[in-house]
Amino acid sequence: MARQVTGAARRVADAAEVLRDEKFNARRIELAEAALETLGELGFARTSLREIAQNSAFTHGVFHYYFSDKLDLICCCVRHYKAKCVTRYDEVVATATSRDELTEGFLAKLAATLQNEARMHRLWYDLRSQAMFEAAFRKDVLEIDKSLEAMIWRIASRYAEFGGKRPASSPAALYALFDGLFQSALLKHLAGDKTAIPELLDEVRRLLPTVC
Amino acid sequence: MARQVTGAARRVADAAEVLRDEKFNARRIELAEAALETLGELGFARTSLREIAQNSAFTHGVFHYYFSDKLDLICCCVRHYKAKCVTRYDEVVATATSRDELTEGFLAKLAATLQNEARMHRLWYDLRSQAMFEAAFRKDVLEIDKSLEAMIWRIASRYAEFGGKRPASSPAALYALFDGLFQSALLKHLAGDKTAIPELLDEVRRLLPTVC
DNA sequence: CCAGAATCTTGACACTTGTCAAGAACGAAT
DNA sequence: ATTCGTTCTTGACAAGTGTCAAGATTCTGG
Repeated sequence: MARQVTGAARRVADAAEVLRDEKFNARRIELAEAALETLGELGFARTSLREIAQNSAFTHGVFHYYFSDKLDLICCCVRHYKAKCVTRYDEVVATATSRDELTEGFLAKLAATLQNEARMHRLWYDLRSQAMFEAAFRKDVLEIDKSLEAMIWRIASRYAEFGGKRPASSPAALYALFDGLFQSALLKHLAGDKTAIPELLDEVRRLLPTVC
Repeated sequence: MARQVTGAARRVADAAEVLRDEKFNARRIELAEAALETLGELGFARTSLREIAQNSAFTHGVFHYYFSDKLDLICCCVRHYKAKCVTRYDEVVATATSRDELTEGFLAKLAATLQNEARMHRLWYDLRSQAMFEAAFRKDVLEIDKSLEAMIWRIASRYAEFGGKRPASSPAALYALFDGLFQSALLKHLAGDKTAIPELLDEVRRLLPTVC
């Protein structure tokens, strides 16, 4: 009987702890999201915790309550960013019923991303570069890279499928190609080059039939 | 006569100034080279002028004598880096007498670069990302990117030439592809992945005949 | 309603940063 | 050898950094 009570008490306590953990985690994500704003604006090198706090509704102390240190915060940011990013094109893949539809959907999304989410994406490239110096970032960054590669592969596979074919290159090569093109277009776009986006679209439109 | 003397004096003065300028510039490059050491080790975000000075034979004051500020120094580093980088594969292109020779020369250089100059290359990716935030870097970075694209294009053109063909894609797409692959391999290599280099070589070996 | 835990604020700390200025060391022309 | 301009060293400054801890506030279970 004592054991049962203990068991029940344990269950209640566990449930409470789970709840607390969830709340704690939700807060962490709120904070990470706020941090992403400033990180996207200033980049990793120029972003301090105080700056993050000032551009948000939180005080700088809260960040230390929820994160063990700055790296911990930024790792959380990276992980959270991943979840948003990795499914960006999946709807297009799911709803397209033809090659053309898939192409146009993909291109439209590509243009919109470049136009509206330039800051988040430059942060991604920044952090991926940071991972080359800071080992703490590597695991998450490599994981995200894999997910993005898989995302591109899903698009390419579907595209090839519509033509009754198979993609002509490996997932790694396809991802390298599109990521490289996107990165270059992003830099030009940020530098004020109005032709960056249309040129990227042209290039991708030309490329798709040749690689898939 | 007075005019002649003035003219001669002017010429002498000019010559002296040119000499001083050259010496000044040579010193700047020495300092930039020293700075590149630390930058390659720590990355842009974690590198301070004092750290640079401590890892070199110079005191931190000298850097402020030769550079107006930190950005000026790093811009000079980037420009200097460019000169070294952009001709890396030209000897291979010049001396190869067949497809195979070009392929093997290119792959060997690729592997050696990844192995021995990982630090300089991660710095390049770092600074290219910084250019997405810091306008002061953009001009130089875009220029270097163009030069690298041209370098890849020379390789691909020569390769295609050996086969009596023309490259199948645009310079931009080819550069994006190889740069993307290299970047990914570099990250994996730095993360301790022993298969990164051989996998890159395999991929490139497979890719070359299909794109050129 | 109240005690204790969780959450948050505030201010301080030790340290690092970029920048600058005063003067020392040096080199070359007179 | 002296002088003057160049080059370099040193030390200081203000501003900004991550981190922490003490206390205020809010929430919650009893």
